[in-house]
Amino acid sequence: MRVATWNVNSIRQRVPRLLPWLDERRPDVVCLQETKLADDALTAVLGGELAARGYEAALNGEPRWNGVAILSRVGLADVVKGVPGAPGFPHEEARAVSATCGGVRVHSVYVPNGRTPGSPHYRYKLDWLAALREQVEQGPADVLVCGDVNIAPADADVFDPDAYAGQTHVTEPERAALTRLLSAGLHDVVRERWPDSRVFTYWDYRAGMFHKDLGMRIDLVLATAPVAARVRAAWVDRHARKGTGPSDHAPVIADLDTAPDGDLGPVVPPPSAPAPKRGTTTLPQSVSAPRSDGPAGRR
DNA sequence: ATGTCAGGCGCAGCCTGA
Repeated sequence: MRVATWNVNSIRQRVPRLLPWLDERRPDVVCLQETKLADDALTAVLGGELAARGYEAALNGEPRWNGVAILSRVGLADVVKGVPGAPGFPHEEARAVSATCGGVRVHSVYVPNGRTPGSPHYRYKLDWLAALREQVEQGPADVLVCGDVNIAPADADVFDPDAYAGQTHVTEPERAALTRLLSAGLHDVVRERWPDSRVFTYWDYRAGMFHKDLGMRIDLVLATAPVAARVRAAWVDRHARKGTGPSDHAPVIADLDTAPDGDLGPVVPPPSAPAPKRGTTTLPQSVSAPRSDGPAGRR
């Protein structure tokens, strides 16, 4: 199962980039942020194109700002808009949607920016993250939290820590709030796979920041342990940030092995359980041989 | 060095947000 997250910075503007990207990368589940469209408008713009590609969509949008979505072609059950108990500013904003896709509870989140440390919006950001943590703690064992967290987890996730000194995204309280979210049992699957690499997901449009690779890593794929154990690849699709009319964020992609209980396909015997040889009567101890047909494996 | 985008309003160019 291929899962991706992408802050598209207006889905209306990004249609010419999003559709070819879906066709090229063929993700099974896509978490989108900053769609900036009400749900009916998004359906009008993109509904047919998504359906033609086999995607169902869970939407939580609003007309001007914010807006999140989950696209899935491995099922989309129990859709919940927002994070229960999360604060608004002052009214609830369209910053989260969750659904069960292919046996995993998937959250697409757009964490508040925070604007300026100490501002009401900054307090809002911290409180919103606390509500998200509580939600994850109550959730099932198999969870993915994907999205734009608007926090660089560590100095290594910023091209130059000094460039952002005193600004949001790098302050200690924000990082502590993210650490508390992770302490709900979430793994940062890209950083765990690339512990020493320069990995960014966002580059400011201005001043050739992308060309100079002066960015930040603020878009994360976070997985609970059973899901993290299935990760076979996790990477940033920098190609999608290049060329004409890109978002200022690149997608993050994670490939998962089939779940051990076979939610998405046939059960494959583990290597430690060799197939019984024809003509023998050897059976696993826990399996009882049928009595009426004689020894198993013989015809 | 405040450099680029996007939405809204409303039809030019300013305001807000990131």
